[in-house]
Amino acid sequence: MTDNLTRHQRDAVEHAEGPLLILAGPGSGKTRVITGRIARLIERDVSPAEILAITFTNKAAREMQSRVERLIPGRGVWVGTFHRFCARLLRGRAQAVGLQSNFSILGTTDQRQLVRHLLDELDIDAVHYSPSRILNRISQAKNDLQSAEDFARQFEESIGDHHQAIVARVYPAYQEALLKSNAVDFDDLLMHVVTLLRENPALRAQLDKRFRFVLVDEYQDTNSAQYQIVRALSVDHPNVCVTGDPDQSIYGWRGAKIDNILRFESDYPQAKVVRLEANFRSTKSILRSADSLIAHNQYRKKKSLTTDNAEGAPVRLLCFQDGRDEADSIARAIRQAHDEDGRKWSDFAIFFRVNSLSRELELALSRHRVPYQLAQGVAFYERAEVKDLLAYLRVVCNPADEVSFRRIVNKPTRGIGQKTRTLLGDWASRERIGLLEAAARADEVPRLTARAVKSLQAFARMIRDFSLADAGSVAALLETVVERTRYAAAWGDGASEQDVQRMANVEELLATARYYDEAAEDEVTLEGFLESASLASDVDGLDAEAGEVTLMTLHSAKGLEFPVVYLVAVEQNILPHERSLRQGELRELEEERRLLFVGMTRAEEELYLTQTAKRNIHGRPLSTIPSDFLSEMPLQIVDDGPSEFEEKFSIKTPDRRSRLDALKNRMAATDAEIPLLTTAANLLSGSAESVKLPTGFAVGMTVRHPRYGLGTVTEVRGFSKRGTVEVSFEDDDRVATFDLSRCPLQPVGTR
DNA sequence: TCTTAAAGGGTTTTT
DNA sequence: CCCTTTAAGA
Repeated sequence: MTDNLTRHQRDAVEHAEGPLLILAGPGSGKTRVITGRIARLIERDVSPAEILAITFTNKAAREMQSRVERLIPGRGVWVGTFHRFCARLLRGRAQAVGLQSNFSILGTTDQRQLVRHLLDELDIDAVHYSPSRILNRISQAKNDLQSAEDFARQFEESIGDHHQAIVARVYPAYQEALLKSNAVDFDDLLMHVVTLLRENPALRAQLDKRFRFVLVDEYQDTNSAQYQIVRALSVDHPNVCVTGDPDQSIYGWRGAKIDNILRFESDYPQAKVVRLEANFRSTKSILRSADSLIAHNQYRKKKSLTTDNAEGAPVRLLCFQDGRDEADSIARAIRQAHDEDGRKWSDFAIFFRVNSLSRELELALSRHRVPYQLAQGVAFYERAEVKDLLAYLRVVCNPADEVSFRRIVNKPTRGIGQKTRTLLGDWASRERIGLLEAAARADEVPRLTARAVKSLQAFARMIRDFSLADAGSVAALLETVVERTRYAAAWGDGASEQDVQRMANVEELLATARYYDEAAEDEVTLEGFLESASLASDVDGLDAEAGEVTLMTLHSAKGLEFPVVYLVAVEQNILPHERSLRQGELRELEEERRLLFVGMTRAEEELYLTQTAKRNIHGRPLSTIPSDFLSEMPLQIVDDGPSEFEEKFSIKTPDRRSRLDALKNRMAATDAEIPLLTTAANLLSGSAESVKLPTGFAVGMTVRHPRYGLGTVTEVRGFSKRGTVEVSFEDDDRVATFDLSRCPLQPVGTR
């Protein structure tokens, strides 16, 4: 099996004991090396149970598992993500961190819901302090292993800003609520395990021994918590093998520390280092462009990528008029390559920086009848109907789960409104019991209406019945839930397109449950099913054999490869993303560059970057600026667009301003053609629409707002439909800002 | 209490 | 553009 391996690859495969660092450039056969190494270890009589292999996604785990299986059949090696590993470990040791083994795993929606609820209780304005932003900060803290107490203490000791003050209050409350609900979020999975290992030396030693061989893929994307876990499992038996490529670190925003891989050699001084720099994937052209791009990063260890592959076609930059033109042309080109050159659909992938860019592409592919799959497994589990049904299962599995309880107690509606819920919640916390038990004893709750009491008790009874029905088959339980709750009843039978879609989602969830029942055989557990649902990732659902074009974000593309790759919207503010440009932080900009590098190096034979002259951002057309990255690599520019575009692209920075100004003037001229005030004819036609066009505001103008009354325009920013107007109203000193494109403001009296 | 409509606000990337 | 929150009406 060590045949057709290079010398370096063989070195890595044959390395037996002791720490090993594999610095693997893109397409260097890394996965082969890891699987080969696992197989080799087993050949050398290492028990499969002693090997722990950690991958970045479930999909990668499945693939590695099947490759190992092929090399050495019939030996189960545990392969999975950090999160899955931690969940599994925690199930057995939950009490040690104050949980029970049937804990729930909260997704982002659940987290937001919980924080919203907490803000309510803490009497903090959720509009000004958005739950997502608070959660972002909490997640950041957790990634750096900073507990709620640590955070609050640190805030006390230093000068924090407003937002931090809020987080310092919410974080502890959030953590307490999770504990009470017997629930964890994604970050907790890791953090609890770190705590566990830190506080139980005996357990740590036991696990270190149990997992004598640890392999971690994509090590450049591990965060502090993951780093601690790996370290803790490699003290007495430092047979830790990590693989990665600093140039492919793209999760800094999620707390990943590129330093983890850079300091491996000082962490394990006896470490053996293997460099895999030969590329077996891409053509010389593709590699040259990618290499030239990444060389612009300053924070970087130099590395040379080489390949014996053919020269291949140059990397092309395709220029289009707008997003629609771009999508249409790509779809047409793919169809043509399929029909005329005998390409398979699955040879193609289209990558984008942000998910919102996928819509246009999907439409175009459908128009050209090109089959495609979109990497969005997560989106399925985020659908309201799917979340609702899963929430039922979660309450059955973990009756303490109050987030799920709140979600479903009135879904479908059963007359349990806000008032009832507040009364119930207050009473429950006074009595120190859970919401579900409180519901069962609703008759004891003061001031509830008879109707509410009846509904709550019926609900509690129903959940109890479900618990009894939880016997061996998740699918059967789920069916019971759908029936008993009459969940789908409200949709009728296919009244609207949306209803059909929802029904299909419920069906799909049922199918997933049946599949789980079968796959898990005698190990069917409700928490097992729920865990899979919670930890599913967006690329998990992709099937390389599906015979479809693959659409995904650049982040999801990591670790994959395709013969032909289209990388769309290589434009300033998209790639690099505007957020990375705002602070002017070099680190963030370099991560964007790595992101493009990752995307480019997925391509085997043909690589196309695209950009457009205009692009719709939030539904409004904006003219674009070519990405700075484009000037950092050799490219063949293909521009079939109209001359206006050519002109634009060839224009360099000094002219950009005047161009923008010219555009501004044009748009302003268009505005002038629309009457400032409504004409009598428009009024007669009676449509609100004609009155609605709010254009041409000027500072000092008096306007009327349907709710706030009369006011004066104090400032106008931007122009045309994408500007804003600031109005100060006469009553109660209110100052408000409106979008020019749709606001209920009407000019009064003046012109 | 529920349904509907309109206002307002916010948007990277994901386990 | 899409999502959520809020207000009004049933």
